[in-house]
Amino acid sequence: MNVHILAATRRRDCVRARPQRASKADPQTDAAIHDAIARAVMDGSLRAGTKLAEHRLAAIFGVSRERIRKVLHRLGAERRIDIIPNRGARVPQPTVDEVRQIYEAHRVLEAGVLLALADALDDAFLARLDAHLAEEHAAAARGDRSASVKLSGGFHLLLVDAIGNPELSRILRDLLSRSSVMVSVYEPANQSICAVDEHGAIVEALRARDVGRAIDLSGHHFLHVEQRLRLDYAADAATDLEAVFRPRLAGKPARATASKRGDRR
Amino acid sequence: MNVHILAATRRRDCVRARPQRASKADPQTDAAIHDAIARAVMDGSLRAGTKLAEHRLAAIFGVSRERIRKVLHRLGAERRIDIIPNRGARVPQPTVDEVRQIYEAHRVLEAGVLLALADALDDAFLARLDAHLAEEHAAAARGDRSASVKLSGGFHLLLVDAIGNPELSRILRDLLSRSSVMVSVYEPANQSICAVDEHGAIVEALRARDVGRAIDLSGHHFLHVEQRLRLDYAADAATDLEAVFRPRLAGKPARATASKRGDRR
DNA sequence: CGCCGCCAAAATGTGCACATTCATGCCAGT
DNA sequence: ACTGGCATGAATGTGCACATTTTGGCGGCG
Repeated sequence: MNVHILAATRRRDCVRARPQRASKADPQTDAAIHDAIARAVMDGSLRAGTKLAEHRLAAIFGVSRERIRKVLHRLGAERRIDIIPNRGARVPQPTVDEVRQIYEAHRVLEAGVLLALADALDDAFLARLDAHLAEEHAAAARGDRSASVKLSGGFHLLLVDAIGNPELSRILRDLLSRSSVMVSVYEPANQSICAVDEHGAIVEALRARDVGRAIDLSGHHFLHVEQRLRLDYAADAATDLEAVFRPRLAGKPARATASKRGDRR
Repeated sequence: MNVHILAATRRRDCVRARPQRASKADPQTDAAIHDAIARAVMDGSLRAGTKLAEHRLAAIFGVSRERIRKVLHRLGAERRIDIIPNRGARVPQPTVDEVRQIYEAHRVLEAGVLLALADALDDAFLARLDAHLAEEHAAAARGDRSASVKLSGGFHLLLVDAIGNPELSRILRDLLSRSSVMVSVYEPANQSICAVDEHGAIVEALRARDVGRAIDLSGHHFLHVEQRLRLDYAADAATDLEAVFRPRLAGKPARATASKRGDRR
């Protein structure tokens, strides 16, 4: 376990930390640190399960430990990292089931959004959707996975933003940002997270003012993602076996093999 | 302004603080303090705009200031109180528009919930809804407003919990708890926040497996609430005028009269 | 007479040092 | 040789003291 933690930590140091920038006397505002860590967690630069030690981060960012502490606790309150009392913070290691719940939640709520969207539909908005689809296509065409993931999320944000309710936008934005974490864990690298065509079909349904179909399509869209997650999980179970038994060798024996990730919170 | 704050603060002291309990050597766990403040904010014991001074709360709860500080920042992250850097924490003073947004969000999202609920509908669940309606009726009959508000929120929680997605439940629970704050500010005391009959109509639609009607009813239900809020606002505008000009007398001139509450965040 | 700028008090923010808790490795006992 | 308890060390949690910012009041100046 020692080895595992050290390896992961060292990886973090070189992937995200940019210590030289941090050690410049730049005061590094709270928000900047918050965003840096949140982004690193979300885009997968930090491996799931990585420990986020306070003094180490403090050294990396060149600020006091209390500062990091505050940020870490805030991230914990936002459910972006896991904090265990007296045991510190870790990059969350979502269960397949948790991931599924996030996607299901998104699916359920987006149905409501689409229903409400019926009133806000106008040509200008449809044109914006078309433009977005074009961008998605372009990114997919040149194989830019990072852009694809981002744009793919942006599509759903575009939908909810059209309602013009900041509160609503914030809720779905949170949901989306949390599901982004999981993409990096469970999604195979060669698949785009949302099929562009499925987005296109939703737009067509909206253009035809057929909200019912749009909802159906959106639902199936999310179900596809969920389903693919489960398949992927089964596919690389062999690889995962190693992760299953690693904790048992070093730490206290895990409570049960089957619940290896289920008893975190 | 001084007078206003002092009055509000004094009121807080006697309404919620229970200083004698706090000064008992009871260590008062973080969660307990968090809940105490959150509840006080939510149920209206604390007047909107009341300042939550750290050292004062520390004295009241009999803990160190840092403890309060942590809790306050957490409450701020949860959007349950407003925190302005270097200016401390205050009980939020929601704009009518913000309240409307919360209700609109709830309305939009609950439509999705009802759609998803179609799959989870069984007789046991309908029976539970009936039982809940009976409770609501009972509370309304004996004029127990506090119980009514609580049960009324519980109805919507019952709906979302039926889907069995904890993540979804958490999101709507948050939304509901935030709208509870506003009830105390804008709702007249003699009206129940959710008409029991409207809840009953939704249940009937569900029983008939007519999800479309249930969504319609739910939508109108929330629209009623929103509408009533606006009427109430217009009704006591005279009282509010005083609040409009008070900040200008004491503090820096407000940026604009119309945005008196809109520029808080 | 009114306005601008300064001063002091109070409240928040921050860093430091100490207390507490948890994990790991060692040693003794069976 | 293995299990159990114990000690040590590292990491987190907490309180205290100081720095910074804001606010309300006051005096001088235009």
